[in-house]
Amino acid sequence: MIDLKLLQKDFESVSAKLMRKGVDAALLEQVKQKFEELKVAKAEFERLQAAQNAMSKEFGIYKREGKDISELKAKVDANKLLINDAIEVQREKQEELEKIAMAIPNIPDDNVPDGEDEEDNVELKKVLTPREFDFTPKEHWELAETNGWIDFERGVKVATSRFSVSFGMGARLERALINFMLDFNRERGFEEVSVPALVNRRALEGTGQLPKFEDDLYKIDGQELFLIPTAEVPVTNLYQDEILHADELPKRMTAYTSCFRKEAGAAGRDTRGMIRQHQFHKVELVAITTPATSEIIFEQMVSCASDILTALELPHRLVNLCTGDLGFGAAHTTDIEVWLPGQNKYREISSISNTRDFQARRAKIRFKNGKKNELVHTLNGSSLAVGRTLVAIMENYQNEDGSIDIPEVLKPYLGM
RNA sequence: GGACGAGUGGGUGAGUGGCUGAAACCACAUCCCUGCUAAGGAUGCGUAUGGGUAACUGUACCGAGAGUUCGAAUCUCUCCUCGUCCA
Repeated sequence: MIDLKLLQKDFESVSAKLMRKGVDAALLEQVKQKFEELKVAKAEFERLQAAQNAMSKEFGIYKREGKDISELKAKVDANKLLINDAIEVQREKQEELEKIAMAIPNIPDDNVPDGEDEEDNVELKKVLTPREFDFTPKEHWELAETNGWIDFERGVKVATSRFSVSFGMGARLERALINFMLDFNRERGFEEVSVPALVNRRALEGTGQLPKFEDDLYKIDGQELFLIPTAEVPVTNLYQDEILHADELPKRMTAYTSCFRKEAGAAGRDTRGMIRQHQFHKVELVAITTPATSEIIFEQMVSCASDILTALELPHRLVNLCTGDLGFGAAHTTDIEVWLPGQNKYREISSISNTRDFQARRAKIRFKNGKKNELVHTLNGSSLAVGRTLVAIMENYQNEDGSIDIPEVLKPYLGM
């Protein structure tokens, strides 16, 4: 949720920033107007209610003193009718405003580059040089099948398309990666948490997946429960509606979960292999911080994810997402893209975002700053998407005969 | 699945229709006293939002929602959660 007071106060500059992200100017004008209308409606209701409360007090006194109340009762009854109307008006305005405001994305930072889509993202730096192959490197689905690591058909058999099954070393590597990543994050100061894979509507609203992106979520039939699209949702919402002490911050957490996405709108993209699945494993980083330290934590999270890839000796690059590619709740995002020699390009493997107070405002997460309560900043990032890391290992560690070497750091996790 | 009981501020907990946004205690903060390791005193101390430079003040909130009433933490209904007992 954007700061409506700020929008009202600095309408010109805030709306200019939001328009960079493709928000319609007319919509912003509408939000501003609804916000003002709501304030007027509220003031009117409160004025009437104050009168009502005063009269009710008098009523009590009259009764105690045995005075005649019929005149007062008539006044109070008349006022009551006005109040009922005022409540109705206020409720209407509130609903109208919420409907529009909840669908407005976060304000992008000034250093977010303008752009349409991922083509316009700006490379920040490259880490490690891709290896030279003296043969034509294969794509991961081929390697996965020849090694018997991943079975795509059987995933479809027991579920539907975009599901797969890992066997043997493929499955063991996934588990090794999860453990390696969690241990790595823990050493960097992120506390491990284990959270529910089903969440309620309130949680999804808190982090911004709802109301706008319901189509991409799996919903449990007949219940207000959804499968999580990312651990960011349950972990960030752990502190929903709380006022934290400044000395508890920053809270740095890491969680492994499965993630579930319908991938609505991704028809035809990455249909082959395990780049884009309906269910995938991910180790996530989440931080809750004071505004003053959120950028420092952001950098820590980016290095944490990048250093995991470096430890795995996987070449990758960092890119600064442009306005067109920036997610709904993010003020700015750094993506990490891993080198896939089979596809001969860098592909997203991690996405780290600072949402600033956008989620905190929705989820009502605050902290006591001296005497005042202030919204926290929340950040989230993957470290890393497990399936895609496995893909990167297969493609980067492949030999000409199709066999795959095991990264050194994972060997202890595999009893090697 | 059934029966009963409970859900109040950071914590414990009082409060069965107006004098309660809520006693008391603990915790916390500031100040004072004292000084030798632990104690005494004073004051302050919920959240959100509107108005005001401010002092201050309006409104809402006692699990959630709806209702009765001039007036609800308190009465009624529905739901949720937690306990205890039963199947």
